[in-house]
Amino acid sequence: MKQGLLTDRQKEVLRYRKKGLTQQQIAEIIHTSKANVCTIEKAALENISRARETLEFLYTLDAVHLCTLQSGLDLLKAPEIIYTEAEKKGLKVKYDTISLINRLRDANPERFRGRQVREDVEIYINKDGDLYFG
Amino acid sequence: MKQGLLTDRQKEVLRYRKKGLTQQQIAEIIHTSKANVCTIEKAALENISRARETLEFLYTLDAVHLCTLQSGLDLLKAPEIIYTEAEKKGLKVKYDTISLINRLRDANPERFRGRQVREDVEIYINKDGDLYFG
DNA sequence: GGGTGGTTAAGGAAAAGTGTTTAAATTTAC
DNA sequence: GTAAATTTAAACACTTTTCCTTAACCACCC
Repeated sequence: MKQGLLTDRQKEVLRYRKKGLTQQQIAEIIHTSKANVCTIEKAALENISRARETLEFLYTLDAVHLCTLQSGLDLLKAPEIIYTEAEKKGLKVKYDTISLINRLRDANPERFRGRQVREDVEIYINKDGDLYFG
Repeated sequence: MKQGLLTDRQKEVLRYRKKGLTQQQIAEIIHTSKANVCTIEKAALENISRARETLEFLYTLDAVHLCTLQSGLDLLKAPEIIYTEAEKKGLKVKYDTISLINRLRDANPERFRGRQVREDVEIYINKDGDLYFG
């Protein structure tokens, strides 16, 4: 039974990086190429992101489905849709228009291109008005 | 590039479970055996544990190595060793004797058998006196 | 005993992840 | 502008994970 997402190699690299070593220096220490150190470090950071996203998901379990932003939608029209749907459920969204748009884009950058939604985004809301995307 | 540790199947099961469905009911809905639902749920919970452990590791990056509890050591002797080493570094451990022992055992149950350390445990400490184990 | 909910083990096929190299491209720092 | 540092891509062998089935097992409760 594994513990943690990071491999020994990945932890090793992160520790050396924390100490301020360059990838080249680490490569020499662990006897491999600097390109490989780069790949390992990148994989490590990706794993950390995935760990965060996984725990994020747990919050969506306490949330209910609010609506779907359909592919092609103008991002600027999203807030009104969301506010309307939240009101129907008697819930108050925690974010104003600006921060709502920012949160949408920050949460899933690859899902938007400019002002346009690239693929369907499911919106969830909990009792506190927090929004989650799936 | 995947997001999150949980597969679609795992999320699906967790959502149904959150709603209070039994494994048997879920099995019928997603057209598989209840044994399989059990396995998927178990894997999901394991992944969530791994996500937590991964983020735990990040804290150890801000911590420095304090000492090693060697295999065979009596668990009750650990606090004194740890307090002594922390004092050498001018750091105050955040836990009293009792909670320190509990924290040691809770963090890595499989590493202890009764009062005995089964395999070496590395102890790390940060500026706040928080302890981490690796 | 029979029903319900949950867990475990063995085995298999498909999918995903890891470490690696090589080579090229890009960014950062002086 | 040059050198160093970092990033990316493609390909490979290898290991692990995932989902699935079947079958058995445990702990209740009536």
